Amino acid sequence: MKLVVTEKNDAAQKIADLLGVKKPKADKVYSTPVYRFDVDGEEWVTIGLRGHILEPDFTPTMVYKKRGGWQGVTEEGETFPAQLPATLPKPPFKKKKPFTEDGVELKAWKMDALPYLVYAPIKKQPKEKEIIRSLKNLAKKADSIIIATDFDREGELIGSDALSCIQEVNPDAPVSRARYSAFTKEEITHAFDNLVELDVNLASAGASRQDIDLIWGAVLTRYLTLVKFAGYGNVRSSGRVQTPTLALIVAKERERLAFVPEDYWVIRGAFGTDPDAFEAPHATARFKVEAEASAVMAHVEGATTARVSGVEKKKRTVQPPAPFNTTSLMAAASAEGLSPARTMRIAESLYMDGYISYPRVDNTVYPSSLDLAETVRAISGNPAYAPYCKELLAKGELKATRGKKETTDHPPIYPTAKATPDDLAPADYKLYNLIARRFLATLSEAAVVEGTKVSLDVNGEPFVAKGDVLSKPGFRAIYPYGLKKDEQLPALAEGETIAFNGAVCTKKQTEPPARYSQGKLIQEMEKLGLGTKSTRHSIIERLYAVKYIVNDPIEPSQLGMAVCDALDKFAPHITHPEMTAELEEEMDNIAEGRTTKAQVVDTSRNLLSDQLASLLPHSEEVKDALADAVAADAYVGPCPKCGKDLQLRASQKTRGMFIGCAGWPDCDVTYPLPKGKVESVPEPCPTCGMPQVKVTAFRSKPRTICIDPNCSTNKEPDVIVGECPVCKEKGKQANLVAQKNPRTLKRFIHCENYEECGVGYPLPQYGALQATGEVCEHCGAPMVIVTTARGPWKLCPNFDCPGKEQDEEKKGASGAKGAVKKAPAKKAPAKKPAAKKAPAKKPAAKKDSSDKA
DNA sequence: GCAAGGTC
Repeated sequence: MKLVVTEKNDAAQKIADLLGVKKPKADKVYSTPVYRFDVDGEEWVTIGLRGHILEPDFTPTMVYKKRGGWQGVTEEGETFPAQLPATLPKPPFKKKKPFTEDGVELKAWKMDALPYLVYAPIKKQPKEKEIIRSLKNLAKKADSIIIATDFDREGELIGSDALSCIQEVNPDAPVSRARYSAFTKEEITHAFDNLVELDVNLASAGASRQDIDLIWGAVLTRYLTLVKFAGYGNVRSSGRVQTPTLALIVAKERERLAFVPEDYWVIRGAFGTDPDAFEAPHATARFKVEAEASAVMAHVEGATTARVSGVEKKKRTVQPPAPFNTTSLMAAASAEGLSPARTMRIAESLYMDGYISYPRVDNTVYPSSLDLAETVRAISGNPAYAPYCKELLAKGELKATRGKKETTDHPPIYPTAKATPDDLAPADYKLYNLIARRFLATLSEAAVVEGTKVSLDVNGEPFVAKGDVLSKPGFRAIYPYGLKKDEQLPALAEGETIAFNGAVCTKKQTEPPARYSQGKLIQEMEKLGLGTKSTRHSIIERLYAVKYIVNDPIEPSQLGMAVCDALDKFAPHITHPEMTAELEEEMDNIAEGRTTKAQVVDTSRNLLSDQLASLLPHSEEVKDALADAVAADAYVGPCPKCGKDLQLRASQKTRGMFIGCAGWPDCDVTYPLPKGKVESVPEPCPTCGMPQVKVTAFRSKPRTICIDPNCSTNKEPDVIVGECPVCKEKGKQANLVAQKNPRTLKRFIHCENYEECGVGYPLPQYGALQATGEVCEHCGAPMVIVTTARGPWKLCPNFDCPGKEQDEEKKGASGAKGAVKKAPAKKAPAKKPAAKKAPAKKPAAKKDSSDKA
C-alpha cells in the first residue's frame, strides 16, 4: 500500500480524485477521513493532516507543568544541560539547592529562572493526537510513503514532522516527496511521476523559526507577566510578530500626540439659481492667514454675479481592480465594516460550504486552468448579477486583470457557486457579494470618469467648481465599493454670467495623521513582512485580547504603550520588524545548507539572553510603568466618598464589569454597569458631575452614560403600561409598571401587586419606552413600543406568549422558499425578547453564534 | 497561564 500524506483533508480528497482511475472510496481510520483508490492494481491511501501535528515545547520536566510552570525552570535534583554561556548571571537562589557549573543543577524561581528558560531544552510534542494515531495506523501497513504537503517551508516542516511519526512505527518504508502547486490533473500527475526527496534543510529552517518564536515569546511574555503580576488570565504577551505590530500602532499614536494642529480658513461660495444651484470653494483651498481670507470676503461682499472664466473637461479612466488575495480581501472587507478576523472566519465557512475558492492565498493572477466564463455562468443564477453576467458573456473571450503578485499555490479568491441573500446569513452574504462582484469586476472594462473644472470670477476673486461624473461605468456597474457619488455640475459656458449668492468663511484646523484601520494595519504588516496571510488577522485579535489595543480605528491602550516602551528601551530587538527580516535571511541560509538550525537558534538564544540581561536590572521601573498604565486604563474618575480613583473592574464571580474604588477595602464605593463593552470617557456628567462611561452593548451603538444610577439622566419615570391580567381575573385592579432596577440597571415590567400574583415581563434594555394601551391578542399582556436607533418597534413583552411561536413558524415558511441551506430555526433564547426583531425575510441567522462580541 | 504557524 502506498500512503500519501497531505497537509489538509481537502488536499487528500482532491489528490485521490485526480490520481484514481475510479472514484476513490471515502473511508475513516479512527475519526480521520482517508481516501482509498487503485493505481495499476496497487492500493493507494491519502490522508490529510491538520497543519502542524507536532509542536515544540519546553520538555515537561524543565518547565514543571502542573503548578509551577512559571515558578522555575527545573525540578529539584534535575541536571541542566551544560550549554549555558559563561556570561549568564547566576541567579540569587531563594531555595537551598546548590548551583554547580558543569552539568548544572539549578533551582531558580520565577523571574530569576528566566535566564535559564532561554537555554531550556525543547522537544517536539504531539499536538494532534487523533491524527497521529490514524497516521501511524496506516503507516504500519504502508510499503512506501509519499509526502504531499503544501509546497512551501511550513509544508516541508509539516511533512517532516509527519514522517518522524511514521518512522516510529515503520522505519524502513521508502519515502519520497511530491511537489505540486495546483490541483489540476496535469500538475498532480506530473508531481507524482517526478517524485523528489524531502528537503530536510528546508524543514529545518521552519523548525528553527518555531523554536525561536517559542523561546522569545515565552521568555518575554513571562517576564512582562511576572514583573507585575495581575492575577491569572492577565497575560502580557510579546512575540516576534505581535510586538512590532503593536509598535506600529504606538508609533502612529505618538505622531498624533506630537501633532500641532494649525488653523486655516476656507471660503465657499454659493452660485446659480435653483435647480442649477451649486457650491464652489475659493481657488485658494486653505488660507493660513485669517486676514487674507477676510480680504477675500470683503472683495466679494455685495457681489451678485459671477462670470464663468473657464470650463475645462478631462476624461480619466479608472482601471478595474486586481483579483482578490487574502490581504486585499481583508482590506476591502474592512472598509465594509467586517474586521479581518471576522472576514477570515466567514471566508473559511464559505469555502467549506463550496461558495468560494480557498481563502488563504497570496496569488493575484488567475491561473489559465480556471474557466472564467464557466464561473461567470455559475454565479449568474443570482438575479443581481444576471444581466451583467449576460453582458460579459456576450462579449466573447474574457480577459481578466492581473495583480502584482503571481504565485502558483492557489488561485486568487473567486466565487465557485451561486448564492443569493436567501442562502446565507447577512454577514456571510455581504462577504460573498463582495467576492462575487470583485470577480466580475476583474473581467470588466475600465470605468471612465469625466471631470469638469469650472473657473468662476467674483469681483476678481477666483472660485473653482469641480464635478465628477461617471461617463462610462465599466466595472463600476457591478463593483460600487468605495465609489464616490457623482457630483454633477450644471452645464456652463465660458463667458456666461451666473448668480452669486454670497460666500461663507469657515475656520478649520489641520488634522493629525489617521490611526490605522484594521485593514490598513494588515496591509502595513504585509509590507513589512510581519506574519503571514493566515496569521495576520489573529495577531491583531491577540493584541485586542491582551488589551494592548482598543477600538477601530486602532488606538493603543496605556498598557500597550507601556509594554512597547519598556521593551523598546531594554529589549529593542523584539519591537522591530527587522527581527523577522533577519530570521528570514537565516532561514534561507539553513535551507541552502550554509548554516544549521542549531547555530541559528543558539545565536538567537544568546541575543535574547543579552536583551533579558538588560531588562532584568530595570524590573522595578518596568513594574511601575505597567502598574501606572493599567491604573490609567481602568480610571473613570474620582471617588465621591474618599477622593481616590474609581476604576473599571471585573467581578471575580460573574466576570461582569463594575466600577469600584481603588481605596477598597477601606472605601466600599461601587457602581453597577450594564452589559456590554465599557470604556472610560474623560468628560464628567453634564448634569451631576459624576464620571461617565461609554457602553457598547452587543450590536448596538455606543452610549455615554453617567455612572451614578441616581443621576437624573439615568432615572426613567415609571411607565404604567397596562392592567395586570392575572389580578383582573381575580377581580382585583392592579397596574403593570415598567421600571428600572437601580441596583442592576435592568428594566422590566412587573405588577404593582407582584408579591401576590408574580406577573413580570422582561424588556429590551435600551430605547425609549411607550405604553400603547393595547393588549396582545395572544396572551393579553400590554403591548409596548420601544424606540431604538433603528426606529420604533411594537412588541408583546410576554416571553411565554403563544404568539411568539406562530411568528417563528411564519419566519420559517417565508425563508424556506428558495433557501438552499437552512440552519434549524433557533428558538428565541430565554430572557431575550430582542430576538423577535430578527428579520423575518431570512432563515435563522446561520453563523451569528460564532461572532465573538 | 507563553509565540507563530499551519488548519477546523
